[in-house]
Amino acid sequence: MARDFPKTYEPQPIEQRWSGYWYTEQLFRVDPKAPGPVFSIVIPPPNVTGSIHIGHMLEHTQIDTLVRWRRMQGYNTLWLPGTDHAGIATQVVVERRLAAEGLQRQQLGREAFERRVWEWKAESGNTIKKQMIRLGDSCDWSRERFTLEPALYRAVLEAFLRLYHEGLIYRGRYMVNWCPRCQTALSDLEVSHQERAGKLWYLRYPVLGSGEHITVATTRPETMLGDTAVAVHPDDERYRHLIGRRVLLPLMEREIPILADPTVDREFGTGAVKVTPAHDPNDFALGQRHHLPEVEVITEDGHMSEAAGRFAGLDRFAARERIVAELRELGLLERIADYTHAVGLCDRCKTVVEPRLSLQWFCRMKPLAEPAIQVVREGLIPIVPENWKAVYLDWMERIHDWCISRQLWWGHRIPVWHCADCAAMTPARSSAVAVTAGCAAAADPPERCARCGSRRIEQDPDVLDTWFSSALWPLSTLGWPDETEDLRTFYPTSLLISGYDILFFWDARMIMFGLKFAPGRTLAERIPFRQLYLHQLVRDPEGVKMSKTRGNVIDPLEVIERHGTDALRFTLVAMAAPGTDIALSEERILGYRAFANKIWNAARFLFFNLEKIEALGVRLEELASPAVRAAAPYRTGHQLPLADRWIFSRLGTTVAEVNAALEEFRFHEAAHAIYHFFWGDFCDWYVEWVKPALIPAADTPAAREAAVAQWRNLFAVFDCALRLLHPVMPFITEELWHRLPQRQNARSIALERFPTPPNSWRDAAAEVDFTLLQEIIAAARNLRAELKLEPKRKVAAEFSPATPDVQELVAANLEPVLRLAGLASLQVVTGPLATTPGVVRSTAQFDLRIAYSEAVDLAAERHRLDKELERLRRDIAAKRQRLADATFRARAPERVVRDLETALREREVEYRKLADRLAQLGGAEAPATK
RNA sequence: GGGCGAUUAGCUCAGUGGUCAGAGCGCUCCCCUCACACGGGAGAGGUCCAAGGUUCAAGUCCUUGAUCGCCCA
Repeated sequence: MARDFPKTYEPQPIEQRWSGYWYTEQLFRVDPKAPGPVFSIVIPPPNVTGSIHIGHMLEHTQIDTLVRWRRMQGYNTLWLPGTDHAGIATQVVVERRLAAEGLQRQQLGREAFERRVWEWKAESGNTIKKQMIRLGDSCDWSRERFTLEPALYRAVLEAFLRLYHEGLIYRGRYMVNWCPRCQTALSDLEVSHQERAGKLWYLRYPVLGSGEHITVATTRPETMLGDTAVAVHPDDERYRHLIGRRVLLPLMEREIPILADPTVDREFGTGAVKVTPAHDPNDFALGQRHHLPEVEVITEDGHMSEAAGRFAGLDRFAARERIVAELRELGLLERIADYTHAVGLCDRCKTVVEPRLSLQWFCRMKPLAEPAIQVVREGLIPIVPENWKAVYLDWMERIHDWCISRQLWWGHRIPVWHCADCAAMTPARSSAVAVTAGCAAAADPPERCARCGSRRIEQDPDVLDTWFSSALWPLSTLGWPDETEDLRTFYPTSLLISGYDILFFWDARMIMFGLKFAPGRTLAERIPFRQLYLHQLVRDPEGVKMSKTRGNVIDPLEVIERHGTDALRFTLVAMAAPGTDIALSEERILGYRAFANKIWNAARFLFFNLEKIEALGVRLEELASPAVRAAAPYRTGHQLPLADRWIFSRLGTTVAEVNAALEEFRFHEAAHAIYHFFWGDFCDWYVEWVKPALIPAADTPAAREAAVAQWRNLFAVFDCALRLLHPVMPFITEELWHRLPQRQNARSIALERFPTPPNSWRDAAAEVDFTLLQEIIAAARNLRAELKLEPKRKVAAEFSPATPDVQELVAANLEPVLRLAGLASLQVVTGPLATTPGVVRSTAQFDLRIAYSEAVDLAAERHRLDKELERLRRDIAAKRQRLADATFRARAPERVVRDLETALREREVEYRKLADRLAQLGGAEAPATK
């Protein structure tokens, strides 16, 4: 046995073996017809060509913990896995690979490029799946989905066409966020704002027909080439006389009007602003109101356009410098001020976003947002932590239309055809999808233009925002638009777990689309999930966000390689207090690797000692078969020993704590309860306590029976503990569980039931008694340490119990108390203990004295007593004051007053004992309290 | 500018108005005791950011301020 039970737990081979087993055995495949309540959850789909990072690891650990727990509780449980095509991200990667070959996608053409992306997906797309399997994610892999596979493509087309026909999708020329590097439009959410130290340039525009100038301030002087007006506030006295006049736009020599608009901020700059409708969202709106022309001076790749005249072809930032220089020469640059302003950056590539006028597709959000507001406001979808509810509602209420088109080739192509003759738009006739050359595409294009009948129609080149398909994920993965059995059984899903960073991107849009498209009649039937839990973000040990550029990323697979998946899982769960991010450090992981090792060694102890009792003819099956375990606890003779009563009671409490904590996503509490139970209660106390009882004291039937009962209880508790631990630490628990004797058909601990301790296990009296014995043992150990006794040296002690009950309790448990306290004997005395030599520990319940004259450091002992007395004195004074307060007695609950009185009495007893002791030792302390 | 969160032991953080405020790690001392040194035992360590207020009672609730972080515009 020693050979396959090494002294130190080695997670790698064991984890490899079980993750492979769970996958190949399809252990988590779910049958919609299976009995029991349903628990279903869809994965937030990772990027298909990506790999697992620590954020996924946290997310998956929390999902998997809940999923395994619910499954063990008897729920018909589905965790549906899958991946997202991640339009921009994936396309960027493939374009970069092409660039290495000296190619651009335009040279390949659309179809060939798409094939290249599919090839890349085939090459790298399994990485993430393999990693998830390695993490132990208990997904139903038979239901794995990908957003671009035909069935999901169809769902996207179906949703698009329905929205299109309802007029909720429209196409128009509007100001969008444009990434000049990715060469595509971005939604508002895909732009992050960064404060930057910039400049404010004050430019002078000559007013026509007068010697005057009007000075405008701008952060982007290069856009002045596209100015089509200057605007001032109508009530601004400084400029009132100029309203209606015209200025000559410098460099362009174009006449533009000075107009009044109430939206102009009089405080900003000079109070007069240049208006560039084609390159600024505010100016665009202003331009619309005043019917201003829109002059585009910046192209889609971030260079100056033909309309910029002689500046055409310059990069936008180079143009800025040239223009400023030329204006300075002309004396039209009044001044430059330092100015901090927010710059919009492309989330994906950090390029400065260019607000740009372009023809895009939009989805109307207001009508979709209304029910989405309702379900959250009314609590139909509770959000945990709750403070996100307000954030969600605020965003929903101020929602803008969503730009859904992307100028990419990788994605769901918009199923609308444009007529070359009359420019009318004709949508696909149905949402049918066909696969040609490996790529899915709309299979039912219109034959002719719906308006003029022309056959010269061509499909829109744009694809849909990836989040459009993600928003349909809970529906599409379960078979929508067909009303499949999966959809009927598993929709609405029970829960969504996602990071709060994608609350708007994904969660909110899923709610809107779910309510819009799901087949149910009521809102409750159509919501995509019944609860939304937003998990923490993982940061580095200093609490800084992890990023590749900072070089502070923790690679979960590397950690797993070194410390094991279970250790990392437990760490993430133990640190996951709702509402705070996680500052992950190696030290912390090491601590929980030690925990795994502890579990391993507890098992090692059990199985090693078993060899001894097996030598007496007892088989493992008699002690630990499933039926035997299920019938615990076992009595010895007529009664259950105190330690067994205690550990079963603690187990019952712990299971209840874990259930309650997981129910409310308080993962850290669940982890701490488990940790404390297994290490603190089970290993440190219970196992140590019962050790001798495991080997029959004599070769008699009674002794043997007692040992068998003890073993059975030990195994029963251990088995429960494994099941309790399994959701968080699936690998080590699976391994150890399989080493217990099992029925023939035992496949996995994951398919066993989570412990359901009966109420009869709860035993408050046992907990009180056991705690007192622990205190006595701790007091003795404390004395031993102070006396610097050699560990092997057993010494005699005197014990003075405060009550006959205490005396009886100790007498009944004398063997373990002596053994664990390192005492040779315990002489019970009534009344005060003898004076010196020796040291004493006292509580209200007992006094314990070790008579040992050597090496007693009286000064140190006096110092300790002094300190202790000081603490007690303060405490007693505070309590007396409280109790002397008539209003306190009158208004506080009776129980609080009573508890305080009891506590005060105990403190007073302790104080008296310590004070007496100090006096005995010749200390100056006289009892100050009577 | 608007909003949210944080501030508790050396570090990272729990803490659900009511006995002496907890954990993990780290630290100090003793011990390689036949499951485990990734271990066992003992211990030290706290003006709960500040100032007001509510309450019989505040780390916890309220107000203001400071510092840090995040989100939205």
